[in-house]
Amino acid sequence: MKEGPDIAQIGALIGDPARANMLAALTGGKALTATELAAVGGITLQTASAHLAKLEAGGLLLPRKQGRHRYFTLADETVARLIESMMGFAASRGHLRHQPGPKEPALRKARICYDHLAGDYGVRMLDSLVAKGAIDAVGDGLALTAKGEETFQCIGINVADLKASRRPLCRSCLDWSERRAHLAGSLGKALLASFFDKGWARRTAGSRSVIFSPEGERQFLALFPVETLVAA
Amino acid sequence: MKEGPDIAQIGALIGDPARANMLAALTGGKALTATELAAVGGITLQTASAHLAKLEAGGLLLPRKQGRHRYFTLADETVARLIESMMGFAASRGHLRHQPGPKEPALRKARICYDHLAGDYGVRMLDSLVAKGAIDAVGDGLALTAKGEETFQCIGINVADLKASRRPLCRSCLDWSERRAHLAGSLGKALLASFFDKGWARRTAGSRSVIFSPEGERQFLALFPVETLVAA
DNA sequence: TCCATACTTCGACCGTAGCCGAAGCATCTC
DNA sequence: GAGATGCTTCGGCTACGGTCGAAGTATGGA
Repeated sequence: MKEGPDIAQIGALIGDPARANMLAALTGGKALTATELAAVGGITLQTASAHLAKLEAGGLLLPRKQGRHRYFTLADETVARLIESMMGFAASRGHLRHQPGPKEPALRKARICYDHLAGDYGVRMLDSLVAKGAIDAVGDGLALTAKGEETFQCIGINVADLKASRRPLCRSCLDWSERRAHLAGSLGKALLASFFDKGWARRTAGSRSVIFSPEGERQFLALFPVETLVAA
Repeated sequence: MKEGPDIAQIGALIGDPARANMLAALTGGKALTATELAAVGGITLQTASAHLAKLEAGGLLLPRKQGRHRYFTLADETVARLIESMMGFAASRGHLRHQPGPKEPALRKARICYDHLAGDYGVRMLDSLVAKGAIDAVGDGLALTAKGEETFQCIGINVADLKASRRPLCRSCLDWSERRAHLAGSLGKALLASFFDKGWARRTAGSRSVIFSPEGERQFLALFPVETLVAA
């Protein structure tokens, strides 16, 4: 009855709380050292080292040596997508963390999902782009329209450059807090990067949440207006 | 550092080999009894009972009592998608099962993925549908075209009925053996069901693989011709 | 050269989770 | 009712995996 690939291995890999915490932290997109990851996992450095070796052997993590530090990142965008999809699933089944805590609202509002914007603001941005016809939501997929290409060119995003890369331009990524799609792919990445560049927002130290400046928030909301639908 | 939903729980749930085998077996779409699942897990009935209780509590399985049997199915299409995506990931990292075995080729050729067709034939079917303009592959999503609606009507699939359901019509589902997309969603389900109805194919007893009859295979290949592309 | 920092390896400990035998319910058949 | 079948619960065994202290290896800086 042993059919197909072995999901138990990666399941077990993700199934340890310490490792899961590390992976979740790395979904923030930043490379972290073994010491930092030990802290997020709530374990000592020795234990973390063993965990990281396993994650690396399993192909989930990519180490990069820099001086006497070892920085770890998720191996791939596919790893990030797997983690996010598991988060979405966990959220839908009510497998939540123990303490909702004060940081939770900030996280729900805007956070980094590997390299693009997620949370309420991420979902709102995609909604707005679809509403103004910059992106086509067809079936369960997303596609850039000709009009959208113009729009992004105006914001200062070079779509031609993005198209040159092998990575898909648009991808829909299910948001675990909003339970709706937000924009991933190279376009999603470029948009978030531009918000950072313009000083509209910044990432926080030990968390995945993204903090908008008052001015940045004003600009963001103006650029991606909310649909004022009158609910039936 | 505890942010977001708890992925460790479901990770651990899937991370046990016996449970993983049970889940993989249930991806075949059929409801299975506790005894049958104990067999696929390679464990005794008592142990299986404990595992099944955990999976049920975790929201992965749905039990249905029928006489003195208890049938289990995956709780949801989302569970099936999670399992399939983990299989895809595992395959991409080379986490394969120990013995490739003689059943492997049949599985790669055509198998059930929850309720639709997967494997070489599943991928080929979608390719053919896209090539003939019945389905639009835009971005990473799929959408039924007007022409496609006609086509399916001719094959005897009532698209209007499918549209009435809340479930999306078309969905792309990544195939772990082919590493490319095949057609899921209610349309994918209806197509597979029609193959069974017409007697073109049948499911096998203890496996996910789908066996085509010689005549069925002929009809299937005629209906979904292969693109004879001359590779550049 | 010497020490501090970052990390790994070793060895031992311990708890949990998986496992099965045996017994206990429930349901169907005769 | 009696007996068979399907499944769950209980109790006890075992082993694997996570944990840390201590010692060992690299790298950087003074």
